[in-house]
Amino acid sequence: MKNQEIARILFEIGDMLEIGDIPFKPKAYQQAAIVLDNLEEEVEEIYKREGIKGLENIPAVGKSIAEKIEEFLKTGKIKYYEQLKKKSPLDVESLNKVEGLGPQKIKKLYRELDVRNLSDLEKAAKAHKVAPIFGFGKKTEDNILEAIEFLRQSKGRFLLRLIFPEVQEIEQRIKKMAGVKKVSVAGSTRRRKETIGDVDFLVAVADAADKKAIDKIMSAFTEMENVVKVVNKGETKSSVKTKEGLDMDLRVVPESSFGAALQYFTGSKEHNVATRRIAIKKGLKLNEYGLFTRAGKKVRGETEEGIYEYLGMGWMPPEIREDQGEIEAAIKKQLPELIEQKDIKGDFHCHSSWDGGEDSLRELGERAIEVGYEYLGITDHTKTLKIENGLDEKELIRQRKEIDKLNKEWKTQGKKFRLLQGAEVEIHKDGSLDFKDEVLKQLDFVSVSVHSNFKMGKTEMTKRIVKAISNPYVDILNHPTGQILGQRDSYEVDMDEVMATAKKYGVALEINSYRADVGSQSARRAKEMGIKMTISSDAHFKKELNDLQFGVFQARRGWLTKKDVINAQPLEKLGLKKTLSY
DNA sequence: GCCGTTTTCGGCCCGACTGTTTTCAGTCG
Repeated sequence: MKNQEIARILFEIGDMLEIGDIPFKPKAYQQAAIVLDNLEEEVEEIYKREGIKGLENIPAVGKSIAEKIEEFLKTGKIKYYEQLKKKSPLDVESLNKVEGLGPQKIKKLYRELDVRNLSDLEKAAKAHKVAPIFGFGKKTEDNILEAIEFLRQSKGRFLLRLIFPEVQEIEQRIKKMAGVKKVSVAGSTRRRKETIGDVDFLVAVADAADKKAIDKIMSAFTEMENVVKVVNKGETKSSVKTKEGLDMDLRVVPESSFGAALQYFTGSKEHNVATRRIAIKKGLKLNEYGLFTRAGKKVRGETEEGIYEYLGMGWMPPEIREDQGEIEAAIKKQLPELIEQKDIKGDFHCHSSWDGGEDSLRELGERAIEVGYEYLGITDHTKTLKIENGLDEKELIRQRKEIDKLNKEWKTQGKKFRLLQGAEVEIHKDGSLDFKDEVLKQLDFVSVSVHSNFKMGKTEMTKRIVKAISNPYVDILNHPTGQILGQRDSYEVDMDEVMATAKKYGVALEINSYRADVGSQSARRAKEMGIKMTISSDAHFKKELNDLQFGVFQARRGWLTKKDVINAQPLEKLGLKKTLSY
């Protein structure tokens, strides 16, 4: 958790330097902050393992910033930051969040009106002291008040899982508008990030000179029923806020530049900077209109594929465009063939009505058959987890009978499908499991989870999990970090040690579609260590089986291929402790 | 302050939109 804390400080240092009109340094600090904020591994771990050299190896972190990180890890503060803060009493962090306010305006407000924080700003704007300032005006003053109000209400980033259906619906709606030739969502939504800040739509029109047609598209967009505010509306770009507080942009481009625009607006920013550098090295210029020679002749632009190929790379899936080695891999033609939804042959984590889930074993099985699965692992909770109606040994035996009966029925119908009996076995505080080995070995597979005593300290928690997955019957460690993205933080645990143990005992780690608790970089690290993963829905309703797609997105962002994922294998070749068949 | 098969010094992404100062600075992505 220290990464985010340090990132915040570095960001603020950057902001303060920017207000001080210091050139280039602000960018350096902000760049380092972004990298740190998105770093999967804790800098503390890196520092422990590799010392200050390890810190300097983090992209955008050099000698000076590494020293500041070290200082923070050792003392809990950064002197340079404290000094800057003393000099400038501004709450830059909050002021910067006000849309429309940047360093220059913040500085001016401070000098003219002694505005130091949000509440000063609100008072000044309400007293109409802002509008008369040179360079401001009535409109700016109103916008500031509105932005402050919005800040108060908005909740920050949005979970992809929650807004994805709406995004797809809007995309379809735009597609049907007159004059629209192509449409795609771009930005972090297209990269399938687990959380997104805003949504960008991109539209190619048949005739870019037809201003009337474009205006119609723009109006249809800004007049959608869930729009509460039109932030701006122009000939090529419109921005709106939805009632959920989500920012959405629509950009219109000519068809001949659609690929360039899509590439540009898909990002990530880091990926684009790196891509553009490659273009520059080749004597080219890349912008959202296309790829140009120095003389200004356009050489590519209609498709993303064309641009990447001209730059000597193959097209690459948006999910990996993070400047995390994908460009180098693409140049060497060594990009992995990422796993796809259609590769998924089953699911190893779902709950039935036996433990209080909504749907019966039959309903779950039938839905699984419907979506084309070859197997479905039922993992009801176990006895200690009383709040979830955990099953005891006797109930497990009765459930096995029902499962056998259903499997027999499907077999006689000629269906190539099998319901597997697993369990989401509780890991006790001391690392022992909720069932004895004699019970575990009756199950088709065993997955284990931590659901209690989250705040036990890192060493103890690590020992607890290590002990649990050292059990010879355990196949899968569910939601390894305990995080529920957007709801609950992870518990303290040494993932390196957990991974090493998983590797040693052949235990798979779960990518939990609902929780999104294993970040892409952890998934990638696990893959590199040769640890197998499962992608599961953790469905409590049969309709949630579909949510497994979000786990596939996470796996793709972690560079996983079909062969890294257990539930992309046929039943006979799962590679679990027990060999299964139909 | 960071970074480097052009460089350990000298660069650092680029264009649209808004509001306001009527020709452009500031902000954003």
